[in-house]
Amino acid sequence: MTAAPDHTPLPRDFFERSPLDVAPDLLGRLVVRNTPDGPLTLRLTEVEAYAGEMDPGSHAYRGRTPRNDVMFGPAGHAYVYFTYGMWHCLNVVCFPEGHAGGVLLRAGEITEGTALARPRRTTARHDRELAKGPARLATALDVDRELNGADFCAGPHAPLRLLTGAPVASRDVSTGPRTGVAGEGGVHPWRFWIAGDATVSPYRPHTPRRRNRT
DNA sequence: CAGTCGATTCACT
DNA sequence: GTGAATCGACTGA
Repeated sequence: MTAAPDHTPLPRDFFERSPLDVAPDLLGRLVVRNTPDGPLTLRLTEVEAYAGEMDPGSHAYRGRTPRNDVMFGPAGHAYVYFTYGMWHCLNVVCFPEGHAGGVLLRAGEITEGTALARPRRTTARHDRELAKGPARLATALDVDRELNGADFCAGPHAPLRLLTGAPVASRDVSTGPRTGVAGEGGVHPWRFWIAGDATVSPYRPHTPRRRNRT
């Protein structure tokens, strides 16, 4: 018997900590995405911490720019970026205002609204693949840059929310190197996932892009 | 202002 | 396992 997940919103100060502390604490929490067609709910199973200006793997490593601006703002907001010319990825901003940092939401189990997610994720051959990977997660939840800066801690009708859910005991959390992160930024075991969960994405080391041949 | 490449995914061999 | 897709942010000249 498991208790029903707690739908209380996570308070702002939950996110005003180091992403290294927030990230494992996010596993088992619920992301709610309110769309015009209805809500989707996702139980987080895999995340990665990005520690801002001191972290070579972070977009904030080289200082504040128009793209990473919201990471320097108040905690609990969404940092959405566009990459590889076609995908979006969704993060939660951490640290008090003025200090950049965030947690990349890499994967989860869609527990409500699968009928809304499936047509957006036609390559998924099973529901467990709907949000198995950060760009897949953003696609399934219909997240794009319009939601950059959205407040996860706003009211019940906000487009994005983060609820208490059912946090995972530390013995059920696995850690390892971050996926696809280049150079020194790749060495830290700052990826966290629920051990054995079928919706966690496979690990892939960073692969430098092949240059055009001369 | 041109060159480079990305916190990825998918099709194909 | 390998390579293409696809565009915009960032870098350095």
